[in-house]
Amino acid sequence: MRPMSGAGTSAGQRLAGARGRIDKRRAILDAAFTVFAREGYAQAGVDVIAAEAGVAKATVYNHFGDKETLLRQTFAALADSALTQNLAAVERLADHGGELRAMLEDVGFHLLQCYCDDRSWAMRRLLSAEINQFPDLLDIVQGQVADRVTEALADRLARLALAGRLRTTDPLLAAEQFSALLSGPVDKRSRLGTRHVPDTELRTVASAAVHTFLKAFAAEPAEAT
Amino acid sequence: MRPMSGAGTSAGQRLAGARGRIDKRRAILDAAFTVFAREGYAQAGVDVIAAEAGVAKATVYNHFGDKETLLRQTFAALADSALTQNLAAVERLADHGGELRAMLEDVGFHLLQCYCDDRSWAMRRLLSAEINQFPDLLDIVQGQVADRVTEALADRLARLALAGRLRTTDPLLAAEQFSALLSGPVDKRSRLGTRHVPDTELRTVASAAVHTFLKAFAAEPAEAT
Amino acid sequence: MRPMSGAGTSAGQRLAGARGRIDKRRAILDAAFTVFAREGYAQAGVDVIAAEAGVAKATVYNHFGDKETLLRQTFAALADSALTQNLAAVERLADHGGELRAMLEDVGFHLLQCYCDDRSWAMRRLLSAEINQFPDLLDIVQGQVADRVTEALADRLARLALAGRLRTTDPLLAAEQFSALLSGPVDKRSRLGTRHVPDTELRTVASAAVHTFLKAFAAEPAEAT
Amino acid sequence: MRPMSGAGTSAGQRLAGARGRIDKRRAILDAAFTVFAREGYAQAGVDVIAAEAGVAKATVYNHFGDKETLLRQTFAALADSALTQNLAAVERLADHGGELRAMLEDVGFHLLQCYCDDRSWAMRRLLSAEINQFPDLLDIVQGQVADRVTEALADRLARLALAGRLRTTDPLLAAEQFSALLSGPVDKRSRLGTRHVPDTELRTVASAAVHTFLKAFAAEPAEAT
DNA sequence: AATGAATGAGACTTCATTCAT
DNA sequence: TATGAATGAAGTCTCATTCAT
Repeated sequence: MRPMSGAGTSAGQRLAGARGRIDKRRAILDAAFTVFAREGYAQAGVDVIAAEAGVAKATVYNHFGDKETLLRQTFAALADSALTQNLAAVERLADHGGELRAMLEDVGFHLLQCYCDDRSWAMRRLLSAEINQFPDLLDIVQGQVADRVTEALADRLARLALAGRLRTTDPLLAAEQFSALLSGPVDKRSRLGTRHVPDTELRTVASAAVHTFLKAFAAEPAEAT
Repeated sequence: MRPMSGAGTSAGQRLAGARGRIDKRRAILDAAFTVFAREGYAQAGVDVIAAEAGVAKATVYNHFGDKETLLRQTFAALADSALTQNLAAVERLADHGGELRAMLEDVGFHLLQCYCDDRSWAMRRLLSAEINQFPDLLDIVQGQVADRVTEALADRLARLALAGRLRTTDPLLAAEQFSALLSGPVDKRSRLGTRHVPDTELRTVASAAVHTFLKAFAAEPAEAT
Repeated sequence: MRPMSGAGTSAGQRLAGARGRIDKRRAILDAAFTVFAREGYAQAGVDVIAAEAGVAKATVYNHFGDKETLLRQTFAALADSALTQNLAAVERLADHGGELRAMLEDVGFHLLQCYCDDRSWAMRRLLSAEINQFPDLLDIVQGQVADRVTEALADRLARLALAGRLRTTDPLLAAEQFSALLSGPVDKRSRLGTRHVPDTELRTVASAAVHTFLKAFAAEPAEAT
Repeated sequence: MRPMSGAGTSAGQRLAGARGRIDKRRAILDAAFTVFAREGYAQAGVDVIAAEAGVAKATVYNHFGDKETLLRQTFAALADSALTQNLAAVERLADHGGELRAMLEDVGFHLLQCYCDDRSWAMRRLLSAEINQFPDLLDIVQGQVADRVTEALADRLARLALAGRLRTTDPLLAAEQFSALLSGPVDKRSRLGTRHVPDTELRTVASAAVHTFLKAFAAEPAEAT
């Protein structure tokens, strides 16, 4: 999980001025997540984070003030990126006339990929771990990400229902149950994110989820078979 | 802090001589869970646990050797009690001729009660938090409890299928999806166990889960309405 | 300023029980004063104090909780011993018929010895240094020591006045001025306690002070010559 | 924070080009004294001083090199201003035929005002605090200020003695005792400069000091009454 | 068996100082 | 010249663990 992969860096190295600061900030955030995820908040040493980021310990404090703030900013950054990925997955669900089942399986698969991403698991574990000491983290994660994704999913399901391809009067419930049918079974298989679940297995789970989902919500029996 | 059931201790309880020792051990385990749950493993001080248990810090070490062992023993005791409660809930699912939907809703509701129990949430959060440092805890919780409960549920569903009341060829998948439809929606509602979910809400969730479940798995269309 | 000199220690070493704790407490207090006096409160490291006391750093915290408390307790202990010494000096001023001038010079000399004691200077410097951060220290030093000594001196002067050997209606003022005439001149000579003032010099100062004092307060011109 | 007098700067003030630089230097010195006086040398952060002066931390280092130098320069500037004020007070003691007692009380009062000035107390406290680490500060304060003031006072007393208005063969001793009778009693009353002593109280102290002083040193009994 | 006292290692955080712009 | 950013060293305090009683 080394920071600053890709193209942006080399350019930044040359524009030394303000870029250096930004780059260091990113490096620290990335390192912080790596270490928090690996060792837990309380156990994670700021020394270690600084070393992983390649800066001095005091630099971490110059940027973030204290360890708590660092944790919160780490979550904020994570939530940002997670939201983007999940919404992209949901947006695959558009009624462009294709086969409903295949489309749902595709969306389900991509949502599961988001869900099973290492960073995704790590974030959820960290959230679980620290929710007592930092209840506001839940608002970042659930309010800023999970709820919005569910809402977006409900929107798409509602449009499918309007188009007569699904039958439900409560698209939010449908979205929740769709999510549950996807994530529930992988929870056990992935051992809380400890074991990598291969894509083929994700497709199987998505397929089973869609199978059950369509039995319950398909507009026409033909599609539920 | 309810005492934990289990056969091994009752014998000890009767030996008056060892009584004090056993009591202290129990007190320490209870206190450990309370403090671990409240503050997290790394943050929890052995002083605090000892104080909560009403013993001296050194006594904790006399009994458990070190903090890691104390954590593991705490989990073992918890898992014991959780398994008992969950199995009791599953066993309500017996084909004594009653209405299928009502029976499933009853089981679902009681499973959700187990799932939403404060100690249950605390245990799962603690497990999430420490799975990197103590991977073996997962075996205790998932292997000794979750899997067994799912298996027991699958057993009961299989018997209902054999009796012609459900239609499925993969009772384990059905059990998993039933569980997912139950727990998924409450996950969001309970804010990772931070918010108490009232029984009426649990019944609503159970009912919605059973509704979808029966649409997918009911043997006769009549039962799925 | 090594702690625990003298006879009390060897006995304490053998009565291991509660004496060990007490001895360590004293050792820490002594070391704390040494280091505070040498380096100032803010600059003094608790490590250094612990090392000087021959205990582990954590032991200092076990006994005193934090550095502030350690400072206050140090002052309290110092004030105690300073009070005792000063009162002993004042008590030399008793009307047992001896020559008045000689007696006053004797008291003045012994008061100056207290005043010029290394620890005495160090305490006053430390007090000056920290009065902004710890205003309550002044109450310990001034209220518990200085004021009481002045009062005791005023008492003795009052008795001399009653006996017709001094002439004053305000013994407290007389006491204050007597003290001022003693300490004022040595202040400059001792360079804030940095330079040792030899006893002969103290006697000279005391003599000059008494000379002026008697000119102002002697009952009979004969005694003021 | 009153500006400090002194000849060296006025030249710089007129060179418009260097004006900003000089102003900043002055601002830093003023800020340094404020902060040193409030928090003590060790505790005072260079950040805080810089902020109080309205400059960047590095600017402080550009001007003064390091914190020690800053402290010394601060003392030098202070001593300058203190010397001026004290000498002005002493110069009020001139034999222009007025009543001796009134004149001494006037001088005593003005000396006490210097002595009780906030900055004066702060400087003495700071000196006490740091004399171990910076023994040379004493030379600045005692050598450059206190001794000179005492000498000047001794000079004036000597002239009064020559004029037959006082009786003493050791004017330096008389000056010291005069100072002692003034400052001694206010020391206690001002709580090391922590409490403001009102002018009326200063006049009372001056009056009592002069009363005693004249009893001891008045040339004619008439003036000592 | 239970405890009070002691400790060494390590945690977070601050701060005087320097460097490049 | 003035500054924002970075840092190494150090400081206060905590904690899991051990030892003697």
